[in-house]
Amino acid sequence: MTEHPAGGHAGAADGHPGRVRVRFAPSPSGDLHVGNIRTALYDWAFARHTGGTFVLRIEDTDQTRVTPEYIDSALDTLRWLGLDWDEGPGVGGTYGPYLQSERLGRYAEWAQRFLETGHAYYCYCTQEELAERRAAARASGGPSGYDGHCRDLTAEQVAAYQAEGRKPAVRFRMPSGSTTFSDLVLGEVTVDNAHVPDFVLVRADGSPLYTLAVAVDDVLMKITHVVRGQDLLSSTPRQIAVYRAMGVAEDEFPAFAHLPYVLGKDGQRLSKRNGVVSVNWYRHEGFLPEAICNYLALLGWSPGENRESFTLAEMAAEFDLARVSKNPAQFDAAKLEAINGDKIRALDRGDFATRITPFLQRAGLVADPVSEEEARLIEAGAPLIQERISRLTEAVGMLGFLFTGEADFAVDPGDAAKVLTPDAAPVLKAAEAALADVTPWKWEAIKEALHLALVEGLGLKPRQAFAPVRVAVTGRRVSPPLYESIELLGRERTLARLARALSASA
RNA sequence: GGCCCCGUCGUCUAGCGGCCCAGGACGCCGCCCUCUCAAGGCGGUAGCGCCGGUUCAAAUCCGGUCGGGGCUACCA
Repeated sequence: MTEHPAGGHAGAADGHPGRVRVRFAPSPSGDLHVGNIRTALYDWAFARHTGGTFVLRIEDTDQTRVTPEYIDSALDTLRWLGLDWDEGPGVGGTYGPYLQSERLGRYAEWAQRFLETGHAYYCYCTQEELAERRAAARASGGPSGYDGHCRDLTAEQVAAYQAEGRKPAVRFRMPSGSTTFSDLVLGEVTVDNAHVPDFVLVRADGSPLYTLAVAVDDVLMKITHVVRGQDLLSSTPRQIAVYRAMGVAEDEFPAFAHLPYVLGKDGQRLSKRNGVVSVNWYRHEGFLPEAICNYLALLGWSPGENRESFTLAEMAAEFDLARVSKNPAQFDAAKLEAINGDKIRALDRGDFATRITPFLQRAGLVADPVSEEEARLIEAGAPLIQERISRLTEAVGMLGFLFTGEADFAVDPGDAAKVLTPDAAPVLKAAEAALADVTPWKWEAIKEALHLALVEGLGLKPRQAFAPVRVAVTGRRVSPPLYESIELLGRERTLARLARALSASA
């Protein structure tokens, strides 16, 4: 595997002569979900693979749903994942601004031109009237889109509506015929325009809609490839119609690639109800960005040859839209977690220690910034748990015993009830005696002493012998390896905990 | 209802006419290792939706059918 994220196949994918320009254009009305990120990842990988430009544009024309907080959060999430953009919020670029809310004038201008050229018309229908006619059309079995009511209003009709005080929306006049485009993932797609109703470009309040803004911006920003979710497939004929109305030459149209859906656990569309979909949630839960990217990459794309593990750079080097699946994929959190465990184990020791530190801090186990002693314990404890956890948050439970003072230390009640029974008293007593004068205080010597006292001395099976000691010292039945844990804890604290457990179990 | 897209193990996928009585991964089950839990090793479970057609030969091509999803908004 080569390490060249940028491949230099500029424009090769489908005959576009110029440099590739791909955009990711989210409309952040909440946390970015795994489906959004999968799209962003493919957009990014395609741009990097072709040596093109990755443009980030925020589609915030619906300001009731998209807030500045969500936008900031989206940018933060993308940065965290390592999906860097070449043009967009924060980095600028020659085709900005990159927030649609700052480009309103351009949309208004084009809407006005469409009105003048007859590509668009004013529609005075009210929402109630539309809903009523839609229901009627559907009941009679016909297409349920806009019926063209205001397409060819007479001057008198317009005057009458205006006299009523109606505020018109601007509607696009969809031409007859059909629209065919070659989708880089799906192949050739043809749609009869009769099934594409005249759509609204500008709301009655003057604000532009997606259908107008997306087409205008893709043209103005010189986008060559529109790689997006399949939910937008049916809007493609409309988008193409707007290009034509704008006077864009056919061979200047961007190429389209519609990615298959990412579905929830139940095979239904992603939502809060069928599994956790917020990428920020996974981040908070201790998932690595490299694991999220690797897993999401696999949802609809595969490098072939049974390879499943790769870095972002490797993905960029190999990514190819032709290998993108047409099938929808179900999001499987269990596999994500398995990959997360792999990525955690692949981290080098120092990196792993660095990554778990914020989680220990958040749990209040260590200070921020960490003290010298805490840093020493983290560094020494990290290797003990690195291959035992699949989420960084698990470090809290595994290493908590090291960072808890003797006054606050408490054994898990459930584990205590199961293990620290009266039967355990002799074991704890023997362990206490054996550890009292072990030298040196190293895990090898500790191991030897405990074996001598418990396995040979008391004739216990290792399993039975070490369970009470483990619970007494670490507070849980599941812990890092015992001898190493004891060494790290130190003689004084270990003996104190054994004594305390002894008095509790007696 | 109309239109569009899709259909290989439970899930993600490899496969693009013979290499496939279908390979990998996650999950699940068993065994080994073992101070717990993991990790690791070994083995197992399970699939080409269905019906026709083309072909010497089909998971791979074609048609139909059934099933799933999406769109049908003054959301994106």
